[in-house]
Amino acid sequence: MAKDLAKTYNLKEVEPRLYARWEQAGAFAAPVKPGAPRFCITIPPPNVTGELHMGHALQHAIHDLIIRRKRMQGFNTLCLPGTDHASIATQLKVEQQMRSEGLTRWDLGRERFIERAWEWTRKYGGTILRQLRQMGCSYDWSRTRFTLDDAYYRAVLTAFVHFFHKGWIYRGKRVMSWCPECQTVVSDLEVVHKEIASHLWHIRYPTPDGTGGVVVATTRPETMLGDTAVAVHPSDQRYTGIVGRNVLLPLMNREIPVVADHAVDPDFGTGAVKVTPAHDPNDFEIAQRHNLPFVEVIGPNAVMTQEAGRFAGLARFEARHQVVAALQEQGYLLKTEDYTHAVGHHDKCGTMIEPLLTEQWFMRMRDLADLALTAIREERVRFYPERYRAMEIEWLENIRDWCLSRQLWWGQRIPVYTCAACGEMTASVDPPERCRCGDTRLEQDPDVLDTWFSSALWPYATLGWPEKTPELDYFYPTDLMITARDILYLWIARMIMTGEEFMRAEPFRDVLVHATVLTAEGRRMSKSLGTGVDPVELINIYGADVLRFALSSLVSESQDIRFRITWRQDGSAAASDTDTIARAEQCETARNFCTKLWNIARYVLSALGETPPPLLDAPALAQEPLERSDRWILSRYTETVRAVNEAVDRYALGEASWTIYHFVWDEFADWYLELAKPRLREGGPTAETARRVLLSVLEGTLRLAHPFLPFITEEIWQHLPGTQGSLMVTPYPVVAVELRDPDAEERMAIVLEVVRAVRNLRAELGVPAGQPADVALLGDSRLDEQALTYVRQSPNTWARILRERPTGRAVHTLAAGVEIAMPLTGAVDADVEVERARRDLAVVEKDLARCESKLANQQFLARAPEEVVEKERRIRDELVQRREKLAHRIRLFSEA
RNA sequence: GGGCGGUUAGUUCAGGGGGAGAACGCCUCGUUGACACCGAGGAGGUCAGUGGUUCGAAUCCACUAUCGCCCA
Repeated sequence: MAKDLAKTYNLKEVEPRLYARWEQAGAFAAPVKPGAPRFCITIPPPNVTGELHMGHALQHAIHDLIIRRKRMQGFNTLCLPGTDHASIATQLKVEQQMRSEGLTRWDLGRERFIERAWEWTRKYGGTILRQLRQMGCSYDWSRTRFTLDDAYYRAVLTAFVHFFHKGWIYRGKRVMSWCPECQTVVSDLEVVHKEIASHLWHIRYPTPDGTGGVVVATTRPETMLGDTAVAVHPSDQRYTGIVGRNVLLPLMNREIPVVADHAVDPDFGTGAVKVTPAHDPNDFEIAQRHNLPFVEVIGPNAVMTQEAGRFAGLARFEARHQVVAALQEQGYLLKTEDYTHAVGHHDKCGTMIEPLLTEQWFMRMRDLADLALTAIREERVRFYPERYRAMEIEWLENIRDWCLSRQLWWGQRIPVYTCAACGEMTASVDPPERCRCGDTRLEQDPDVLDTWFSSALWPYATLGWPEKTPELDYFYPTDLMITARDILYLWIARMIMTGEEFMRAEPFRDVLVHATVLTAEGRRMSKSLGTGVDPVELINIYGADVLRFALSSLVSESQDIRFRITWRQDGSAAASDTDTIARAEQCETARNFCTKLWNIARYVLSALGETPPPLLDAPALAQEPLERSDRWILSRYTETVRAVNEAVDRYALGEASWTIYHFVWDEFADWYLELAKPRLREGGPTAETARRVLLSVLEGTLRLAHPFLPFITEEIWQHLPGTQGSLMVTPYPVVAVELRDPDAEERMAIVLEVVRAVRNLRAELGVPAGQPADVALLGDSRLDEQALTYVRQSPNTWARILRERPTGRAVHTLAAGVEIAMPLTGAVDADVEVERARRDLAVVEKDLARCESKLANQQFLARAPEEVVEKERRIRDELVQRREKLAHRIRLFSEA
C-alpha cells in the first residue's frame, strides 16, 4: 500500500531529518576497500574563518552533484572535507577581537596568542562546514582535515625539510610587497591593483656645479630620499652627455650617479627615472646591475626611518606632502601632472602595499614547475573548460621563485634552526638537540610558512602522507578538483608540482574550474560593498534542493554567473545589511520545479491503488503489454538518462539540469500523466500497465534527479511502494536499449503536434473553453485509431473528430503532415483572422523563397549531404501546402 | 602592452556549420479532482559591426567596437 504524500512539501522538516538519517546510516563514509573501484575528491579547503558565500554554494552544489552520482554508479566515493588555517585572515580576526579588549598580539606573546587563535578556531572554525551540511553535502566528515592539525603540521614540515635538503629553499634579501597593517610580506598574487587618481611629479636633479641636470618623473616623491641613482635608457639621445656623471639629490645633498639601463622606458615621463633600490622591485634589479647602494627610508610601519633625515618619523603619506612642499619651496619641483595609475593593495585588509627590502625564505621553482608542466602536457591533468590549460602552462613557463615566509604567528613555523655558535642552519621536522658543531644554543626561525605551502600538499597530506597509509594507497591520485579560477596559480599549479614531487603522480586527473557568482548587475559579490547574497538565507527561504538546482542549472563554460535577487524594503539598488531577500528569480524557477515533481508524485501515488504494482526494471517493462504512450515515455525516459549522463560526464551540469527539468515537466507531466488519466479511469489491464509505467518512470526519474535534488527525491522515493533502504545508494540509471522506440516517438510526435494545432485553432477561432469542436483530420495514414484516441483524450482539446472534409466553411491548417480543418461555427473577427493569416503567409513565403533558391542551387545539390537536401525538399513541400492553407483562409475570411 | 572570455527575445542566459532556444516577465483564455509555485494559447530576435572561408555562417577565421577577467 502506497503511503500518501502531504499536500505540500515541508522542506524545513524533511531536509534536516533526511540529512541526519543519511549520516547516521554512514552513507557518507568511504572505507578503504582495496580493489573496489573508487572515486575521490578533496574539497578546496575554505578558510577556517570563512562563512558560506555564493561562490562556495556553487562550488559545493557541483561537488555534491558529482559525488552523489558517482556513489550511485557504484564507486566507493570519498569526498574529503576540511578547512585551511589561513594565516593572515585568521590572525586578523583574532587580533581584531583582541583589540576590543585593548590588547595586541605582542601583549600576549607568541605562545598565548596561538593558544587564543586555537580557541577562536575551536569556537568559530566549524561554521562553514556546518553550512555545507545544511546544503546537503554528502562528505565523509569522519575524515575532516585542518591544515594545522598535528599530523598535517608534520606533513608540512616534512615537505619543507625535503625541499631544504634538496637545496631548493634559500634565504634572500629582495624588495617584496609588504603590508604595513598586517606587518608581513605578502605574495604578488595576494596584491590587488586599484586605479588611483594621483599625480606625476617632475623633479629636477641638478648637476653639482649647477650647470645642468636631469628631470625625473615619479608617482612616489617621498621615496626620493632613498634614491641612489638616476637611470635613463642607453639609446636615449637626450641623455648621452650626462650618463656616467653625478647629479645632486635634492633635499638630501647627496651625489648620485646617472646610469644607463635597458629597463628604463624612454617614453615614460621625461625618460629619466629616479632609482630607489630599497623601495621598488625594478629599481632593485637596476641597482644590482650597477652595484648601487640601498638606502631604506621607509620602515615596516610605513613610517619614514632615520635615513629620511628631517622627514624621519613621518607617516608615508604625510612625508609625501612635506617632501613635495619642500621641493617646491626650493625650486626643484617643475611640474605636477594629474595621473591615474594602478596601486597595489593587500587583498586581505585593503591596505596600500609598501615595497620593502626584506630578508625572506624562497623556493627555487624551475624544476618544480617543469614537473607540473610535464603532467599537464601529457594530459595526466586536464582542465575544464580547456582554455584554463593554456593559462596554467603560460604561468608555469614564466614562473618566479616563491616567497615562503610570512612574518606571522598563526601557521607552521619554519623548521630552520640557527646555531648561535657557528651560524649553521639546520632544517628538521623535530627540533634538533644540538648543532653539527655540538652547540645546543639553537634558535628557530620566527616566521611561519605561507598558507599556500600547506594547502599545496592537500590531496595527499589529508590522506595521511608522509605515512604510507592505506588511504593514500587506495584514494591517490584523486579524480577531480573543483575550484574557482582565482586560485589556479596560487593553489592548483602548486598541488600538481608537489604531488609529482612527493607522490610521483598527479594529484587529480581533472580540474573543473567553475564560474564566479556575480550580482544581478554583474558586480562582484562582496560583503563590504553590501552586494553579497547569503546562501544560508536562501536555504532558509527555499531549501537546499532549490538553491542547488538553481545553481546547477546555471553551470556552463562561461566565466561568471549573475545571480538575480530582489531585495525587500524600498527596492533601492544598493542593498544594505538590513535588507532581506524578497525573491531570487532563479530559485523560484527551481522551487516551481520541485513543487511540480512533488505533485506528480502525489498523483502517481494516489493512482497506484490498494495493491500497488511492482517496481519493474527495463527488461521487465519491455515485456509488459505496453501501448504507444507507454512505449513513448519509456523511450523518452531512456533518452533522458543517456543525455543526462553524457552531459554530466563532460561537466555540462546546466545542460543536465535542464534536460531533467524538461523531461519531468514537458513530457512526463504534461503528456504522459494526462494520457494515463483516462486509462486509469477505464480500469482493467490498460490501467494496470499505466500504473506500472507511472511508478517505474517516476522511480527512475527520482534516481536520475537525486544528485541534483537530493532531499525531495529521497523523500518521495521513501514513499514509493517497493523501495528499500535509501535512494542515495540506489543504482544510478543507465541507458536501456530495450526501452528505445523510435517508432513510438515518431507516432507520438504527430499526436503532440496535432493536439497543439487543434488547441491553437480553438484559441484563434474563439471556441469557448469546454465547448466541443468538430475537427476534421485528413490525409495521413499514420494517424491511426490509437492516435485519434490520444487526440480526443488530450486536455483542452475537446475534439469531435471527423475523418472527412467538412462541407461548410472551415479553417484549414497543417501539423506534422496532417491536414486539419475546423468548421466555422461561432462569430469570428474576420479582420483579425485575415491580418493574422497575411502575416503568417508573409513568413511562409519568405521561408519558401529561401528554401527554393537553395534547391535551385546546383552547388548545394551537388555538395550538401543527401539527407540535408532531402530535408530541404520536405520543408519545401510542407511550406507549399501551408501557403495553400493560408491563402484559403484569407479568401475565406475576406468573403465574410 | 599581452592573454582569455562576453556581446543572441523586455531581462538573465543556454546553444554552437543545415528551418532561432530556455527561464523569468508580458498579453488572451481557464476551478476538466496532482499541481494557480498551475493548465492552454500567444506576442516578442538584422544572434554587436565589417570582411573572409563554405553549396550553406548566429555558429569557423580575420579585423573593429564595446564590456569583463587575468598577467605585466
